[in-house]
Amino acid sequence: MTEPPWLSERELDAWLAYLTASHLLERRIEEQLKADAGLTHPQYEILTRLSSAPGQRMRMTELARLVVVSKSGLTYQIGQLEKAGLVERAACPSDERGIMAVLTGEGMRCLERTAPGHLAVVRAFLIDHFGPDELTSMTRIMRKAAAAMGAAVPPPAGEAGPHTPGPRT
Amino acid sequence: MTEPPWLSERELDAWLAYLTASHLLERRIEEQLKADAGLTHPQYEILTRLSSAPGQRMRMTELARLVVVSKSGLTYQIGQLEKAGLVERAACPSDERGIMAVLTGEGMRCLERTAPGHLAVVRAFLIDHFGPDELTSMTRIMRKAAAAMGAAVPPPAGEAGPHTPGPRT
DNA sequence: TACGGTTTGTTCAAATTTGAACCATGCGCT
DNA sequence: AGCGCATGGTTCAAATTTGAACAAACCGTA
Repeated sequence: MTEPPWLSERELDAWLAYLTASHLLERRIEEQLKADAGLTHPQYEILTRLSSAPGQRMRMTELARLVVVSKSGLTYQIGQLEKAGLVERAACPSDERGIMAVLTGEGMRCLERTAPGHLAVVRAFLIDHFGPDELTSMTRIMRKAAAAMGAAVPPPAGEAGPHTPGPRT
Repeated sequence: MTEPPWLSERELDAWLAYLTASHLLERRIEEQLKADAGLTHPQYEILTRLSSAPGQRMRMTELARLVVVSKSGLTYQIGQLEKAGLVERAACPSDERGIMAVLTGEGMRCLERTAPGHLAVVRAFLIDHFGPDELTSMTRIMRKAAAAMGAAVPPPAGEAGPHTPGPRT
């Protein structure tokens, strides 16, 4: 850390631009999801994470880590999604304490119906502003940043490392 | 829009990396501010915006736009900050309806005391992962994105365009 | 097998956020 | 001046989020 603890003007500009854009994007996303599917963004994130998990199911704690939400927060949202019929709770075979959150058929259909509109927003307001190289840079940078903050983010593709027990296979 | 409405795998990777990193960063920031200053991130943002406004004061609505928070949300937070003695409300000279949120001396000192720790987090977990060119790209991209979403973001320096009626004069 | 330390998920209270409803004031036009 | 509509802030109820406290189940070791 030879850098000063504060930020240069260029860095501050970058940070402020990021901050504003991310807030605005979150708003747009929230608005679109609410209008088109009656979902909140956290709920949508839960559904997508489940949809790409083996068996469309995942342990509560692991899911909370992926979505970056508190345990109690996830308990609440899974309750909501259960009421909506998009998710079910199932016992965990290997661990008596564990609960699996399982995406229902209806949940999957809801996701298929909702994803295009959602991704269109993400594309229009964020992704389309990146050139190809910039997109690559950003992916790499954000992965590094996430890793530095202790994310459960599997590396790009092939790689050794401590590697998570991940749902490979 | 010749692009498909959905995202390619590369784009999706970028989006997921961004999403995870931004969530984690928000967490870290919230944690640091709470521990070191008893502030939430929105509160800190309000203080900084006020500190760099002429007269350390700003109209409620304008402030809400900058911080990207609802009007009622701002009313609430200004109330909290007022209780803490960091902000005061003052009448608006030019508009009888208007309220100016004003940063107090104590508020300014709180900010000076808190900023280094906060910016250190921003630097360590986000900014330091960018190279110089990448930082520039990101600033440009995020400004474009924010503008596309209707931000109150003044362009880099001199520039014409439709230009906001801004608080000039 | 019994014991201590972990991990899991839920419950609970408290804080925060949002949008709708609501007055009060400003502003353009007649 | 008088009207009609847009703006500025607050109030209110409802939804969401978090951390702390808890009970149950796991695990390694004696």
